[in-house]
Amino acid sequence: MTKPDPLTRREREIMDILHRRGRATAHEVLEDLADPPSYSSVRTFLRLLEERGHVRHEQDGPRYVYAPTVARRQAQRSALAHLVDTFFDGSVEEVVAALVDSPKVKLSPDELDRIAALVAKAKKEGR
Amino acid sequence: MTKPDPLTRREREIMDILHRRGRATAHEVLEDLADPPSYSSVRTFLRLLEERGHVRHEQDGPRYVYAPTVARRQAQRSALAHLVDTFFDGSVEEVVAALVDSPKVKLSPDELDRIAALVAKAKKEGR
DNA sequence: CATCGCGTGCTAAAGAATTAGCAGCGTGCG
DNA sequence: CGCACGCTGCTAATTCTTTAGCACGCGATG
Repeated sequence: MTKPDPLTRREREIMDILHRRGRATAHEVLEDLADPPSYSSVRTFLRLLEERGHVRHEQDGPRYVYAPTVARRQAQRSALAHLVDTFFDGSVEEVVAALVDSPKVKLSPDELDRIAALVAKAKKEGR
Repeated sequence: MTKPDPLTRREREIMDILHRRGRATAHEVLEDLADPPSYSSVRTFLRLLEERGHVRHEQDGPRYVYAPTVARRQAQRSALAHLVDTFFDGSVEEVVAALVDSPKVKLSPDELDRIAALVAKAKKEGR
């Protein structure tokens, strides 16, 4: 296990953007920031995040493209674990309940079918 | 809509604790903090969080008991919305998939049944 | 080939977060 | 009573974030 190395406010914002987009240039990150600082500042953050291992870059022609170092699956899992623990008292069932009757998200019958299939599969596999 | 009023690192930690516990005294918050500062600091945070409307307190005998101002349901929903958007590209289906085959969480057949029932109900209700 | 545009790293100033200390107030108890 | 204890609010110092500026390099273009 690595140490927590907690993220600051801006760092979290930037990491969220990178998770959302998968990969992004400094310019793209800047675009997505709600309350944007200078381009220069964004670059500084990306550099520092990289130094601390949260992010890596690839060179794409003349510029850097940044991406989270943590694999998407893993990031999803730990975010989910934290959410379940913090807001749902550890109950996966309640999370599904909240997802399924959230007024924000509309689920198509198709999607509900696919979700039902996932659950059925999980049961079959004895998890 | 109110403005975001973003939380700092410590503030978020403390809010998470309050969400987890529902309600807590300054001492209890202190206990749960990973890298605890002084008791005095925790009280300061709680006071400031209250001033900004994130938290309210009740007097319980000689001491204050703090709780999030936002209703649990609402907190759950906005946390979920953020998670779905940030890590799952808006796909509820993928969230359920991740929940259901997470290696961390073991789901009993009973729980899976109840989850299946929730999904079925949602479909029936045409959401 | 000079100059301009656009990228990078680094650094230091400004500002915000974080911390702990101090003073006051009420309650219980010897 | 008067002292000790445990709580509160407030304040000021320190530390960490956050910001933008500056210097340099490379490649395209007139």
